[in-house]
Amino acid sequence: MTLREHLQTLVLEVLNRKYTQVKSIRFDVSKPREKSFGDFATNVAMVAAKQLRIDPMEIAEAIAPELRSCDVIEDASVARPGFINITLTRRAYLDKLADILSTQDDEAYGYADLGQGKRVQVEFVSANPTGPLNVVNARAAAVGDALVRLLKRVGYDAQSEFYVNDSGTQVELLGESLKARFQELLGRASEIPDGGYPGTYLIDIAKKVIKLSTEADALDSGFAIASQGSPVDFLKEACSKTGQTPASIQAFIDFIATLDPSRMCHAISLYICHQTTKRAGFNAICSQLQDLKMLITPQSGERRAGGAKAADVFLGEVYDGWHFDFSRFAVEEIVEEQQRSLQRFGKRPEGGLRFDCWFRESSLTEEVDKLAQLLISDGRFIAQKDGAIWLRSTGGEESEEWVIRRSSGQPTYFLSDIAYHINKRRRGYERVIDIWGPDHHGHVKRMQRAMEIVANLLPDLNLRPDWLTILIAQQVNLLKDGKRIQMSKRGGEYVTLDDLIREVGADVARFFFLMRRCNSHLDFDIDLAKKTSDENPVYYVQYAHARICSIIDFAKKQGYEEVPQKSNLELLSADEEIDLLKALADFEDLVIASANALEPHRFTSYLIDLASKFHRFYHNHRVVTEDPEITKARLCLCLGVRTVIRSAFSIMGISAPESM
RNA sequence: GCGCCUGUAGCUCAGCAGGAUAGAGCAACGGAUUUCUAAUCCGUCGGUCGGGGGUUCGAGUCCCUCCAGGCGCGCCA
Repeated sequence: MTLREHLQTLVLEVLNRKYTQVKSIRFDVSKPREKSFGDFATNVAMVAAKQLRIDPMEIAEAIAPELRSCDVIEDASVARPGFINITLTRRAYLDKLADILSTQDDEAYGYADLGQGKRVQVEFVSANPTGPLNVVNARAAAVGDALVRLLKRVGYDAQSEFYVNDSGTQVELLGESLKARFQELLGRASEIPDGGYPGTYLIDIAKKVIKLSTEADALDSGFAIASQGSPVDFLKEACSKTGQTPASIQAFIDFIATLDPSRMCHAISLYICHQTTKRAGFNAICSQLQDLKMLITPQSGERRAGGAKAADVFLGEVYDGWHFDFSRFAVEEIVEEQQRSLQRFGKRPEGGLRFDCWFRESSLTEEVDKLAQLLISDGRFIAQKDGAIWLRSTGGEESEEWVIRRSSGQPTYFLSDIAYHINKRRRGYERVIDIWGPDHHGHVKRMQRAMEIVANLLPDLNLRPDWLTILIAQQVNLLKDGKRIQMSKRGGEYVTLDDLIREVGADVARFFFLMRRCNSHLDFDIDLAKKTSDENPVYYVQYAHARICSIIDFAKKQGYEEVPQKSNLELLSADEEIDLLKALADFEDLVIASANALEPHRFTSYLIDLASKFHRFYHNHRVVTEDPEITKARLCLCLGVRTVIRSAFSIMGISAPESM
């Protein structure tokens, strides 16, 4: 139990004892701004005064003496207009330190069972698979990852998810753009389509396609020689070497068998080529055979042109209907690149920021159709107009409508987003938190409305009104030399997550993103972030940690144990020591409060404050002294600070270096 | 025009389901270390919490209104 919770129960007990008529009551036990008022203050008397119709001062005067007799409380005094100020005994804080020291795993300290194992999902970043991650994505990544870690810390079964918008117009345009880059590399005339993606990163991906086609040509001829008989037999034989033939491969073999023999080699070699660039070994190839259907779209009746190059096949110029799926290839490449970037953005020893699930929009098509049919047959929440289908909100005088199916019959993004959230619920999440970018903030309301409608439409989902929480990760302005860096997605020029990590490092970037509430606009001063000086709060905190490690090292060399046994903590009595003890005791409350508010940014100011208190302590007192008892006690204090810093950093996904 | 976010010290921001005399960091100026990490510490300067009204014992915090800045408003995603 945290100190605050403990006091809360004590106060409530006393109140109920003194005033039995008090029913349920919500009061605060908080830290007063003014230090001289004491450690905690409660407004219980003023809140109860309303219910009881008694002067709050009178209530406070009645409660205070009772509180004074509790063993953790040193003093409880009354102040106008009815506050009770509480000072705790030093013992209470020393016990808390002992508590901290007894935790086995520093990175797990501060655990609270708020969530009771409830399944919660945090979906964040969810950048379109059309280019590298940018700085807003980076911000969402920092906040979302911290949120997941925080929720786990308070007992939720929290999962992270990245939604990949891998269908629709933009993905087609992406494919067109890649195709244009490919043609460009072949030395042919080409043009990036309107609304396409002119970023240079597609050139690199196009080079991979070139490589694929070159390898396919090589394989193709070799393959044709190796399989004097039927390529299908060859494939079967190859598969049999792996032991068994899974259904997906059987399906593929069946599919290949339907092709004109002249196309088989081509198809298989293109496929193998594609797979080997992605994964090593034949087993992996076999397990992924099904993908070929998406890579190469067959149509019957054509004959292979003599001496056709794979590049021509890719472009659909040889067999009508056969072509390389530029869209899908681009999406997969970009998604992998995004995964690599995120990995670099993670905490070093843990091997990066990994999402528990990468969910593809394209996997939802059936559910989207079903949802549309259900809405239509139900009829209560839709309107048909101009040949399109609109979702209509039930709320109030102002009815709102949003298109969910275009007159072309195509579902809109909104509809699949609704289906997506239904899918999340069906996967058993009891709560879902979405972190969206600034460009989506206009859609928060309609999504919430849609959820109300879904709750009505599908009562079996048992959707509670607060099931979905949407947070907005606001815009990020990058500053360099005091000036704003202009970013243009249209021109394909913008600062990426990778740039950011390269410039300032993952720890610094994360800390800066977590310094502010996620819904406030953020000025990111790159020059400041790069400075390895006292202007940079990240190093300030990390330095405190490194200092402690260094002290402990030194103490060990003097013959002290890492965790001193039988130390007399009572010796900690200097102002700086007491300040530190109190700050340490706040941590558990901070974890709970920031988890409840979904505000991981609170840790940054706490850490800066804790580090500051530690540095002051360090400056005024030696830890390792001639007196072994004082030394042991102070070592314990240092260890407590180290544990809390490590714990906080682990929630933030920032590393705690042992030396700097 | 409609909607969302933001407005707190010269700058960047905290201010934790309204609580007491509004806090940090940076910048500016002045000091401290024969010591376990000077990436440190101490001090000074700095505020009509965008303006106005309301709710109440009490408002930076809640409500209304106005002003300023940013963003979003397609049968795009």
